[in-house]
Amino acid sequence: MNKCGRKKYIKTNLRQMTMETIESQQDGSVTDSLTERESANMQAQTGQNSIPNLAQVATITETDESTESEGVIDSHKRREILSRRPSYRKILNELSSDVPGVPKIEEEKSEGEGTPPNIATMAVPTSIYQTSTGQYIAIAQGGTIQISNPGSDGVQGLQALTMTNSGAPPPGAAIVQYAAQSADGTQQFFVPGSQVVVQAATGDMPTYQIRAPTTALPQGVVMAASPGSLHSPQQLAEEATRKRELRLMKNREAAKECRRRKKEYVKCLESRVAVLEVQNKKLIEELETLKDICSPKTD
DNA sequence: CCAGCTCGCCGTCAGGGGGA
DNA sequence: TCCCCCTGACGGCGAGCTGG
Repeated sequence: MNKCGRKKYIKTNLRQMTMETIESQQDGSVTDSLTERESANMQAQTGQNSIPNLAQVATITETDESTESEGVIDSHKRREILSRRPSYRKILNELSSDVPGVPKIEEEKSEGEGTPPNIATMAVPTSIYQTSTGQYIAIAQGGTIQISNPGSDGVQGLQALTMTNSGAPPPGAAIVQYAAQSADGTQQFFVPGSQVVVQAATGDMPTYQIRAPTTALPQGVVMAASPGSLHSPQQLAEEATRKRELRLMKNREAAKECRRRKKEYVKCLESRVAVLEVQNKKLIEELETLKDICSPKTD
């Protein structure tokens, strides 16, 4: 097994273990008896319990060679199992409703620190970028781009830039002209007021800058094109490219958010395991005590 | 010092679920 | 039915660790 395959194998086993944990919790009455005090313990024990952490679990799983031969299941079957699994948000929220004290995953995570206040007053954006000139660009759900100046207050500092493929623009929104690629290898959104939002075409992080346009209008710019007015193959190709870029960017953000939720979910599960282990130990001790009481010694 | 390994993170793709 | 979101899977990359 190569390096990556080995890594995926470990992950898959971890995932199966996690699912077993969930199932055992969901059908067990022990879960229902979790009290608020124990939930508080759960919080307190996070990160300092005696159970192996994920890395240790991974090591244990990895060294179990017999599991490797038995654990290779049909990919289709596995995929069916995986596809039936609800989202982390749902699972954790269900757990939270069962157990007071377990934090819920918020429906829409606010950007929190670093978010310019004048953008925070708007609809929750998907991504926020700061330009080299200190301006903020918020890319909201639905592809709407908002630009704000740090000095301006509130909504007044925002310009709503509606992507030309996102249907009818809201009232008052400015139509942005879009160029798929300029001469310097960047993507540009033309903003009213003789400004250009430039997206770099390369690099790990998408970068945006507000520039004065180098030329009046580069070739390939669609002048306030409505969705139905794209005709030439070049325009269609540009539209497809832009849609793809947008989709990739959204998916990138979604993946980040998904991983964040997954981490939170795993932490929650680890805490739960710790609490249940303690509870289990207590019950075993109680059982032993009761046995001693109920079975008098014969000699 | 270096190769090999492990781990964590990221971007992308594929496919299912759910709402409009 | 379409579109968007969510998430598992996969491959790549860099950092840290370890044995030779």
